[in-house]
Amino acid sequence: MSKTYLCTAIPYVNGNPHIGHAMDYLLADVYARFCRMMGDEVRFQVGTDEHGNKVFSTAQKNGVSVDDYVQMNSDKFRKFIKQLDISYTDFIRTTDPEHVRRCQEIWKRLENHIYSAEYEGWYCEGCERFVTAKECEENHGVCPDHQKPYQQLSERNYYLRIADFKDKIRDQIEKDTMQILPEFRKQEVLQLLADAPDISISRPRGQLSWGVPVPGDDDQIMYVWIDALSNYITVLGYPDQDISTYWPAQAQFIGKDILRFHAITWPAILLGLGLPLPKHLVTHGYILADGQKMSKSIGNVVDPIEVLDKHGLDAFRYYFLRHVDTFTDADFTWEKFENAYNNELANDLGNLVQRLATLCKKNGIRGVINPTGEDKKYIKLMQNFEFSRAFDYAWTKVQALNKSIDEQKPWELAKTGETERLHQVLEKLACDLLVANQLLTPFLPTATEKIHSIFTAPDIAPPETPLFPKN
RNA sequence: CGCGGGAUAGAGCAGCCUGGUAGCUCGUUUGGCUCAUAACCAAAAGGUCGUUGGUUCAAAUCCAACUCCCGCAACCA
Repeated sequence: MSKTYLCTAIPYVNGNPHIGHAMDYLLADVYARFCRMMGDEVRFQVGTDEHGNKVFSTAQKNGVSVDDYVQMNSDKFRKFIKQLDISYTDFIRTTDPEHVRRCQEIWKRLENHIYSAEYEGWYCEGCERFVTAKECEENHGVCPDHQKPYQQLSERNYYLRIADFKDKIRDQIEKDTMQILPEFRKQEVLQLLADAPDISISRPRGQLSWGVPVPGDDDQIMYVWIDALSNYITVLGYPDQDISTYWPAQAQFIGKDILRFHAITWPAILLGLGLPLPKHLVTHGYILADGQKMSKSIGNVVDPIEVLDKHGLDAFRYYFLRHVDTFTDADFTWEKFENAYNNELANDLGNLVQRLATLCKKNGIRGVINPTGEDKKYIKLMQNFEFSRAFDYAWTKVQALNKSIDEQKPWELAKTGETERLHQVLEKLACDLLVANQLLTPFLPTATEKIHSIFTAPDIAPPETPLFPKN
């Protein structure tokens, strides 16, 4: 039995869970369930990123202690992940003392590749942050939020020398030792890598108080990178424990907005530690609301909880795993969602279960033995992380079953009294349904479990209420 | 001239590498069936395959130019 480790990006806890986070979890979960189906032992990390100024100042604004604030927000994500029925095994918080200590240890081990330098740039006192030269220019040198002119300021930062690792990173990406999916993202990364600068990995304490202190320098706090990225290995116990059973990760699931950090910064850290790179970086796109990017200012943000409440978890997973392409941006509209639920989940699958179970019950078919077998095409699609296509493929099996029932007309066999033939036909159909059901299991864990128990029960009978009721 | 991707039926996509009657899913219309959640099955309508030119007996497919859209372009957790 092989051991598989899967990672998801850890969201920053200064906001509520949104649909983009759900995509990370869903993709990783489908793959996790698939791997378990294939007999792997899966370790599956999720977590929350909890340091940084935004969290600190929001806590203060709301008059709560920062510890309580991050606890509260981390719990929101924990609850969200539960609601999505994500089969994770490890939940990490970057404020976990073990994580903090391990980060400091990792920093020490990277010291050959870390140097100190002055950073100079445009700074806004109100925002307490530097802005890019471009942003400064766009705002004509004045911060729009605070109506104060930006100042030239310099501060001392520690930097991670990316140049030390560029060639190795390039090599591993080109050879797909670390495979970036989809392919066009790989091209983007290779291009970025050519001019990748060293990365600032600390801030003076005065700038950033809520974070992991740099070991050996009390004036500096680690800036996000080493703190957040290293969660993928600290959760396994690095460097206290040997992590080679699980590391390198089979796959890390991320949104396109954070690809560069996972494809350049993270590999640099790993190489600096002498660790192998993750085998796959699976990058999904954005969910658009009716063709537009979701944003608070436009006010078109679709709340995942609202979608969940509408028709339940299976419907949620169905839409975002089948009708949202695994790798590219895709659209969500309520109309499409309703359409998918009513005409595909309810009519194709729900109704199929209903009619076949009814036929079996009327004709006294006993529970079918769960068939075993491998579907090569399906396995290949899943192994290539082409989940929406694999789901499509599995669905063709469902549709074929509806067709097959119509063609074989078991109700006519019942009328003409061809009992033996009738039983054969129905048992074969039930068996085929279980085969299709198996392919759907990673995508629709709840519904497939119900279907499985219906057709393997000693007496097959339709569910009390339809699997996907329509109103 | 930054790099890259794309333009195919109302929507979303495949086909292009290896030219030869244009295909899938959803939606629409009609017919059939009755085991089933007014569900299911079948058939039909709907595209001059972004534009122009070239190569060829033959171009969605190869070549060139053009138009339009989109992704990426360093502190975005």
